[in-house]
Amino acid sequence: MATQTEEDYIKAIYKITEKNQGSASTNAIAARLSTSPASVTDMLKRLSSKDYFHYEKYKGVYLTSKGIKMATTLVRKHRLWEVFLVDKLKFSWDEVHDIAEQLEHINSDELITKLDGYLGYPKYDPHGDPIPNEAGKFTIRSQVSLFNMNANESGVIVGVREHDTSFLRYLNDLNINLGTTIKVIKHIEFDHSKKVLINNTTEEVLSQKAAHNLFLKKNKDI
Amino acid sequence: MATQTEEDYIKAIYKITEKNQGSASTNAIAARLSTSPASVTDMLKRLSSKDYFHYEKYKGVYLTSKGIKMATTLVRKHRLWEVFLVDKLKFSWDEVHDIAEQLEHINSDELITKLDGYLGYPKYDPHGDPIPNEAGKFTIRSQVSLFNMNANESGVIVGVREHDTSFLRYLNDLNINLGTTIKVIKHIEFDHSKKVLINNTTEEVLSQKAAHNLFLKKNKDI
DNA sequence: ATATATATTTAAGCTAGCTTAAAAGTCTGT
DNA sequence: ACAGACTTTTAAGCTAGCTTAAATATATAT
Repeated sequence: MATQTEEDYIKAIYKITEKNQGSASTNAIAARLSTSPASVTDMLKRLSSKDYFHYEKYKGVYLTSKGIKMATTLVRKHRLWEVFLVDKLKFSWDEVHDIAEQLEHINSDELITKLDGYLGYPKYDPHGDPIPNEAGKFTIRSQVSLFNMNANESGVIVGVREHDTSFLRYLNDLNINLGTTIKVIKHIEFDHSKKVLINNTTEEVLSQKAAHNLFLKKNKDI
Repeated sequence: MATQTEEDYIKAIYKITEKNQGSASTNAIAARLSTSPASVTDMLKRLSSKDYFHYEKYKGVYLTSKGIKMATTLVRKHRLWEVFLVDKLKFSWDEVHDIAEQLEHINSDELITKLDGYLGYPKYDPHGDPIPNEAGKFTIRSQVSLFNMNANESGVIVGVREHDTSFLRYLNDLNINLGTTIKVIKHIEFDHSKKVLINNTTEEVLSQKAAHNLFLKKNKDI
């Protein structure tokens, strides 16, 4: 059994390599775990005998299939617990991350199997992120960033790129949630913001940054 | 914030003093936590500055009100999670202890408040043990051990004294659960066992040990 | 190509929590 | 009241994971 800290390292490496194609640097891991680069080097050396990843001095680190399995299991547990917190306990989507971060370390395969069934085998978490199945496979969905949509196109919100609390609360204020319909009214060249129609009722302007963080399933052209 | 280990120590002291009126000995704590007496002394010394308990060399230890608060909160969390596991996830009452032992360390007041509401503010866990409220108060119930019931008396199972897996599985085999009706047919002097009628259908003999471990709410005499 | 900046590793040392072995205190029976 | 048994504490030392400071690699800009 891996310790909680070991799990945190593996998941951090997974999240970093997911973006940075390839390997995770000492500094990136340290930043993600709010610890020092020296601690990371120390840990990587101690852990490298456990076969979760390949480590070469000064070259960074990448996960083995064993490490990927552990990481996707953690992601699966995290996202299932988030569904539980939002769907059953009625937490808001901006409140669940830290609690799920703890719950993902609970160790019981039977628990996760039963929780999955109890929740109705969800494919996506409350932020629209896919929940890997037991084998670690994700359900892929065709989606596009609002930033890449043109005037007169519309779609339904299916996910958010980043889930920091301030962004999610901002969306709450705008009444934007998963399932919300968005229609692009116009693109503003000057600062790349977009004027949009939310749920066929309210007009708002979304900044480039906000638009970039929203994923939609595009409606077929009418 | 207390570490998980600190929480385990406080809960162990609480459980021991609950039975042994007064204080918990080093050996008793060590036995409960499967660690060495030397580790316990070490820990008690380091922790005694945190005001959870009074410690005097060679005299054992007893909780302060701060320590009792922590312990009852842990008991509350443990038992609420057990209700969740049995009522919602359909675990059997003999499978939930170890998982709840992990879940009780999850840190979020809001989570416990919402879980409590979601479960319908239960007063007892799946073994019939009372769930302390937020203030640490237990709901007391009038109950009697089956061992102390006489021939022709009957009642309904409301709790079990010990919850070790083998006992709970034995009860499963006998179709005895919370809510089961038991009528004492006769007391066998020789070995203090009891012949009983279960749910008005099956006759069984229960040993002194088994009878001692079962709590019933007695039916009024007819 | 070399100086400078940045990234990484090494070294030394800390705390929490554990262990075993030995020392010291407390209890019990005669 | 004291010998022997049991309990508790002390002492020394271990591992996991952390820190800071210094040393070493690597990358970059001229």
